[in-house]
Amino acid sequence: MATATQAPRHPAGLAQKLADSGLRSTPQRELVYDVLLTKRDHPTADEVFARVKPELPGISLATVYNCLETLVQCDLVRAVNFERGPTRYCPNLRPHAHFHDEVTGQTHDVDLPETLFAKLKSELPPGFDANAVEITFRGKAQSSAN
Amino acid sequence: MATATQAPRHPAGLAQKLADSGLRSTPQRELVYDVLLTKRDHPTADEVFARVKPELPGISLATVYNCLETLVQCDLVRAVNFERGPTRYCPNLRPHAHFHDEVTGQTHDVDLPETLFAKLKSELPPGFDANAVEITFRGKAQSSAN
DNA sequence: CTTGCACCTTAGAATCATTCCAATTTGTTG
DNA sequence: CAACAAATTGGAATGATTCTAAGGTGCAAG
Ligand SMILES: [Mn+2]
Ligand SMILES: [Mn+2]
Ligand SMILES: [Zn+2]
Ligand SMILES: [Zn+2]
Repeated sequence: MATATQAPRHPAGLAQKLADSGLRSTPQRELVYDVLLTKRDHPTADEVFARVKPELPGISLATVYNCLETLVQCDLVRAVNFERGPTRYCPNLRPHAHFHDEVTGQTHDVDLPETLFAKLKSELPPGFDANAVEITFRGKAQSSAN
Repeated sequence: MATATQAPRHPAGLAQKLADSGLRSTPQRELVYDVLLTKRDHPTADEVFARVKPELPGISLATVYNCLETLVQCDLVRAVNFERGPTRYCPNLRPHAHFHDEVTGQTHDVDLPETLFAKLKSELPPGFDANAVEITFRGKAQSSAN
């Protein structure tokens, strides 16, 4: 056995998806994506920057914004915006809702049955054709996990 | 018959709700609220400012922000935030969802059965207690109304 | 009535997140 | 290697919102 540098958490999907869009896989893009997969707490660009900096001290905030934008473009990550304030990033691609804990400020993923999303779309009045639905809950969560 | 100045669209609810919070009813607050009720297209603070200026030339943008904040505090208006960008304001207090037309950029209110909101909350895993749910659709709407 | 205040409004400065720019750096191709 | 395109970088520029300090306003005592 040889090359076992650090084990990337992204099974090559990244390089592939990037290539599909005619983009290159770079250390910055890999690290940013890796950071999102490692701690899925919906960090802001600044937070991603802070987590990435130690690994790649030369990286700039502008690049973090660029990488995040690229990942969103490639459908590897979703940008999340409830309540004015910095955009947050989510690598969970399953259809899911977000629960915003008003006490801790934390954002949790909540899986919902796909049928519910379908049901919601079916409730739209005629003439409205939705290709996406976003659901955000606000409230308090029992301090069980995360 | 006498006083028929311009017919306020807000049946006194405003002055009352403000008073309930120990706040005063002012020309600025009344106008801002009136503007929101008159054209319910989810305007931004800047847009509200533009609509209010002709009626009250001396009003400042800061005051518009202040008034909007006050109305939100009093539960007379809701602040809406999908997609990073200026906050929008909605005077529709019924539980409803928002449909964001990706072509025109317009935001439409979509009434949904209250039972659906309940159903959504009931789908939350144990430990999560939501006091609000926000639903946003994205897609294309037939250019029928608005 | 006057004064005392608490509440409000206002203009402009300050913040904060994000975008833009121009100058390198890197990677790939011929 | 040379040429060129793609990517990164630091700093300037933007845009929305918030903050500050300095007046107004209107009612409650005296
Ligand atoms: Mn951010
Ligand atoms: Mn605004
Ligand atoms: Zn998520
Ligand atoms: Zn609305």
